[in-house]
Amino acid sequence: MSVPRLAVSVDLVVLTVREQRLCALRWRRDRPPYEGAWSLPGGFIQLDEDLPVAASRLMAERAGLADVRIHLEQLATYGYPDRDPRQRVVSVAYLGLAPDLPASSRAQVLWTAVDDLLQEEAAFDHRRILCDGMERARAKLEYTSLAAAFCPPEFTVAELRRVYEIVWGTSLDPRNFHRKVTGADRFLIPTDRTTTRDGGRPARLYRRGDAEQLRPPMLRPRPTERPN
Amino acid sequence: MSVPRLAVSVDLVVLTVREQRLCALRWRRDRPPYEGAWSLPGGFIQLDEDLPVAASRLMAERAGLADVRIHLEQLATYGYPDRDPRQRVVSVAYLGLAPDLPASSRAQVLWTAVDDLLQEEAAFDHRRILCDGMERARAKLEYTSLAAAFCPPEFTVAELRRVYEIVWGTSLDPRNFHRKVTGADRFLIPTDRTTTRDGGRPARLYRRGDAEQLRPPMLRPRPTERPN
DNA sequence: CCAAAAGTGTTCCTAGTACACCCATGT
DNA sequence: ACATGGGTGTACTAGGAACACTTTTGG
Repeated sequence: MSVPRLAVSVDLVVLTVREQRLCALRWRRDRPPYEGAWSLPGGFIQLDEDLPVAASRLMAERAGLADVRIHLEQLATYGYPDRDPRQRVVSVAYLGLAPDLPASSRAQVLWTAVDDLLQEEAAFDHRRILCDGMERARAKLEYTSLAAAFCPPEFTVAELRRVYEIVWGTSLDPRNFHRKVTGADRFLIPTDRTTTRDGGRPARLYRRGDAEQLRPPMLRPRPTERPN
Repeated sequence: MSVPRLAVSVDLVVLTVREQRLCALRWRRDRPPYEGAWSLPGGFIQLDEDLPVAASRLMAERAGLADVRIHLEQLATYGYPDRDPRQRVVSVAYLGLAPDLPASSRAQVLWTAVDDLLQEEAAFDHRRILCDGMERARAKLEYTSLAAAFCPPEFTVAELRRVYEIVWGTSLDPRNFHRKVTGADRFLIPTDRTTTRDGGRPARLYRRGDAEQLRPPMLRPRPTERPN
């Protein structure tokens, strides 16, 4: 029995928060198929390369984010036969969460607000992959300390709260949020510095702690189920 | 630039609860590599086949579970270069949750308690995949209604509780558990039948409701963090 | 009658929600 | 002085934990 062989790619959903919006890295397609549409940055894996290694390499080569500490995790694998019109490609998607970084050095990739991106035509099934990545990020904010991956090394509680509010599209009570995150064990490490970059009374700066889980979880306000 | 092509397989972590233990389907390897070790049932995908379709096909062909309603979801993808000594294989693992079924018709596959399986030598990285599948199942019991996937069509609250206890390896208060699951919206649909198969006072039989999420979640008792 | 398991009531306590209020800075 | 955002206190409430107690069967 012969074993079919096919191309395996890695596609990257890279999210950040900038200018009060949730943004993703888009790749500008300048040749068919889907010329003019956007796609996710990605590429084919090499024969001697592990999947996370390929994701890191492509993060540098295609997303222009070399030497940057970014949270990277596997998202899901997409493989229905016609997803690429040229050939059968199975794609392993990775999710990356980044702080607000300068735009990439490559002209072909740029940060775009996901709301805008979803209005435009997407190449392949990349709209679906982007949506899955956003949903994963939203869900993980609830029960992990991943929100800090969107922040610079030192940040205030209010900046962290804005991450939650923007990613979830909700508003949170600043006072209860403050109590919750400063009370969570090993989530935030206080520094002795403060900042007034957001105006008002100086806010204490924190660094990310080593807790991975957030227990009890941060509850995302649900759209109240139809009361009827 | 040439695109490397490689073999893509689907491996199945199929879990059930039988005889008070968490069991998985094992494949008995009767030829190298890893002759004598166990592996997960699986096989290569076809060129014209979507991933979930391949998983269903292999569930029938290799796991011997055709025509059975089983919850199937994608688990993760494993692809480091030397995981199969014969050739480079990227494997997409699927997680299946089944009620207590008769043993497969194939002699090569059989249910084995996961505790025993983890004592034996595993082929490839299948021990790791099995562990990832168990962890996914444990986590999903917390916030979804998936536990019912381990039960027959009609079941009692105590049977459902035993699923939680066996999968989590903890014990739960029967009274609080009863209130929690019968109170959860659309989780359980009461029938008008009862059973005494577990002894004692007759227990009402329930069918699975259409709720997917369990809110608020069922809390898994955590090993109390070292009190030091 | 007794054992066993189902199911209910009640008490206590943790933690989420809402919001009044005070604090420390820039202008 | 006052606007702005940082941070604390507090009352209310939902829901988890623990467990006494009643119910309904089989033996």
